[in-house]
Amino acid sequence: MDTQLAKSYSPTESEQKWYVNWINENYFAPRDGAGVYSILMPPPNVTGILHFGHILNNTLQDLYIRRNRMKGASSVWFPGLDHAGIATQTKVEQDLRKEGKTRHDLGREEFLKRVWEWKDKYGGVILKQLRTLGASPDWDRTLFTMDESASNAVREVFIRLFDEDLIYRGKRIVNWSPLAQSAVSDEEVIFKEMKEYMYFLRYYIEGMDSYMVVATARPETLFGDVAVAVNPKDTRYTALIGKKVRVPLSDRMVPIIADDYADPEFGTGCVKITPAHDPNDYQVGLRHNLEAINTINPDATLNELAGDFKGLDRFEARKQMVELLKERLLIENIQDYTHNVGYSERGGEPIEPYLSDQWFVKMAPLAEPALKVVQDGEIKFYPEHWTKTYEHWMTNIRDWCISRQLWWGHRIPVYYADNGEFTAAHNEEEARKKLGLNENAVLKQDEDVLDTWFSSWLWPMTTMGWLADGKEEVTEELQKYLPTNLLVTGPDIIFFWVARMIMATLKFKQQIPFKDVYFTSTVRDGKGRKMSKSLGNSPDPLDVIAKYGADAVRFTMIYLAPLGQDVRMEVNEKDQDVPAMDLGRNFANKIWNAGRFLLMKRREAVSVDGETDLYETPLSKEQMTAADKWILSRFHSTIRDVDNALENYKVTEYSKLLYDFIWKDFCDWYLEIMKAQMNESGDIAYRQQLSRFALDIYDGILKLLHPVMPFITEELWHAVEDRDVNESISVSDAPEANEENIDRKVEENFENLQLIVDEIRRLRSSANIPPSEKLPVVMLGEDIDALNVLHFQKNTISSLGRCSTLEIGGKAERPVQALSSVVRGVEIFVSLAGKIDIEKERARLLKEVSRLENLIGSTEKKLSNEGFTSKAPEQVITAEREKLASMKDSLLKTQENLASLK
RNA sequence: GGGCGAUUAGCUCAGUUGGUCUAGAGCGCCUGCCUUACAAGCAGGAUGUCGGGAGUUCAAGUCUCUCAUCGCCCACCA
Repeated sequence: MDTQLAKSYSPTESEQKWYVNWINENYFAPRDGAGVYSILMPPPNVTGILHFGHILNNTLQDLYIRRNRMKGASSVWFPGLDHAGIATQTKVEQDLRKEGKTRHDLGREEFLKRVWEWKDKYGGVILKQLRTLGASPDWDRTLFTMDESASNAVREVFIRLFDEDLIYRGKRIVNWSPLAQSAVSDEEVIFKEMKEYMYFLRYYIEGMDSYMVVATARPETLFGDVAVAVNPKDTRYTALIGKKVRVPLSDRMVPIIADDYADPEFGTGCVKITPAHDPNDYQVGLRHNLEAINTINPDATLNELAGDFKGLDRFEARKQMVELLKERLLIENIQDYTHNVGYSERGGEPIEPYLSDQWFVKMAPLAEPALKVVQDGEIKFYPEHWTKTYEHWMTNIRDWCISRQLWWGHRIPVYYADNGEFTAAHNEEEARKKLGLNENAVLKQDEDVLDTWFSSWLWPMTTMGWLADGKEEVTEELQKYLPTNLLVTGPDIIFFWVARMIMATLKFKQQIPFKDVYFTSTVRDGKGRKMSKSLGNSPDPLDVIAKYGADAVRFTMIYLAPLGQDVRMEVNEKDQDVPAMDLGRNFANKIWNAGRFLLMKRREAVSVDGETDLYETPLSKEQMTAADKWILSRFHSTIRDVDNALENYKVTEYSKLLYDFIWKDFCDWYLEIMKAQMNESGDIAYRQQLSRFALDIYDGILKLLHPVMPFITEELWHAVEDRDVNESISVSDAPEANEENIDRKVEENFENLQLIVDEIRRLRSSANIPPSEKLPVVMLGEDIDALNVLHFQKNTISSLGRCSTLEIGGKAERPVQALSSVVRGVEIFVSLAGKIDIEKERARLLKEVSRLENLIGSTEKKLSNEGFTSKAPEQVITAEREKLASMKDSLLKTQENLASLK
């Protein structure tokens, strides 16, 4: 036991000390216990850097894993890292560019070597940063999605799905990222509203002098036009169907076709059909057996079919083509046009709809069972309303484009023979067998890699060793920890990841991956903007932790992040500060000082004769004062409420419960009362017992708080008791609510005392009396029992109310020069002989009289309403009547006091 | 276009099944205090037509409808 605590808590030192200790003692590994509990950490990108979203997310996970660890469950938090295909490849390519090289200069193998080197050197910084936050995953289980074990599972899954015809290859219009020169999934496209132009182009009709006007926002694609469509019901154009028109700036003649896709209301009712460059046009093309002419290169420049415009970037080409069209009088009109344009989530450049061969997963068969488990409540979402979003997506699901034209990722295990046949296999040998080829046949493996999420969706299984060698179906971990208990993640990846994990785990393990999903709030700045690097409104959490302490940051985040609501935190951009963190910092300091105080009192109690063994005798019920019973009752009801809040993922409530209990009940009231109780008793044994009693509650407070504030609670847990360094609060037993200690009556009695003390303080304060000046106080009333209770707590009231003398009922007389008030039938007089400001006091009492009169009026009105008295429940009416009686009594007494004021 | 969420004190937000709500907390503001753990503190105080309107009910911040404003998600017509 430390003999003394510093005046305030300094986090940095103790954070480092205890984290090292936790690691050394291996406290994050599961221990045998009652029940199991597990959480999968959403693997951060290997390129990731800690931001406030991570702070919130990981604090939540840590809170739950720590709590369950303390509840005795064998608990594992599975950590890991995502290889993040595009993000990582881009990063390494940027580095290469500084050397004036591209990935093609190095070649695939050499390039991948560079990526791995980069990964070993810079990757996974975020996992180290998580330690600063105090996160307690079982680090020994850290999995990287490109680890051999994960790759084995990915390959096996691909082959199984391929063999089941759930994976297929197809020519489709995909979202093409010209920067990455790869396909991306629908989920990786972000639509932005753009102000552009609608061009009305003239398509001259064959054999006629007239033209059709076709509206388009993308004139640069016109070399790919293969038709002009009109609606079959659109009588304006009926006569033209079947005729041909000339594509502007070219010699090509294309047919006028009838298709419902053309909307007579939109533009001119005529739409150009460019199957290779628009997903809708592609469908029209299929219906009418039209050729798809690709006029754009993978880097979004125009190809040789664009004639003079060949080699120009698509937007430059648009500009130049429009000029030429104007020159040749082929433009009827140009209008402002605001529409949504898809941008690449990663590269930020506009997505190009691009016709190419890609690999897809058939989603419908996988989605059906995945939808059911959520609808049936097997998997619960918090907040619940996300199930609607989930249902909507799952019922309108589209096939998932999983191929990426990148190098960094899991290579698609598909082998092509010379004859164009192909199959998925573990290796060439197996592929030859499957294709029925002889062993000398030359095969070529698919060049593409898989979407990053194709490994992420197996996360619940690969983290537990599933198919680590490509075969192992059942592992100890899978049997023990699947399904996991909780997934904490952002709602932004509900489709990317959450839905797909549910599908994959159901498909391959016939189990749900997790029971509860907690969708975190988005962290925003004071203006409601999402925190982002580019806006400069996202301070480095490590700096903030260094300034306030990890516990303070954790507590503040939890306190501010209600379930289902965004979190707003004022950010001071100038010094990159988050002032809200004061809340947690001040709270930590409060807890620290409460410990300091208790330690001091304990030393005082012990130092009298050094008899420590008396501690072992607990304070008996008979010895307990009303205040002791009250704090014990409050403590146990807080435990109960905390359990409840956490079970329902109301973490904000959890933090508020503890904040209020510790600050208000324990520190403001109980510790102040304890001072009085210690002072008034000369009994050494009693003082030691009382100090023991308070410390026991304090010990429970630390434990309740530990999941959210791990460091300071560990520090204090060791500071206030004689404990071995190797012991840890993180594996101590969580306090349990004992209903026997919860006593509503005791709490109500104490609330009376609080009201009376409050009133004395208020009277003193109204006359600006400093705390150092003690005044005589008299209390009168008719209710003998109530006065007796107060009499019992005379010393406490006297101490808290700073009374020089305190007379309660009996022979006490109403003092003359006094401030007065009435609380629940008890009249309180604070003597202020000679110093009373009669006019001020009169005004105060008059105000009170009118307040009471108003309330009495409205309550009487309510009670005389027959609808109320006949329909409201009995106890509500009784409560109203009691309230009325009490107010009338107060009114009477206040009026008397007013009259006798001289 | 479809869906979801929000709107409560100057700011950030609590407020579970409608009745102890005479609507709370933190920050900020005002007053008095270095009262023997804590000035990162203690005690006290002021501030709200609970977004507007209508309805259900004896009773609405809470339930229903409607309007307004803001935010998010999905889809996307050239």
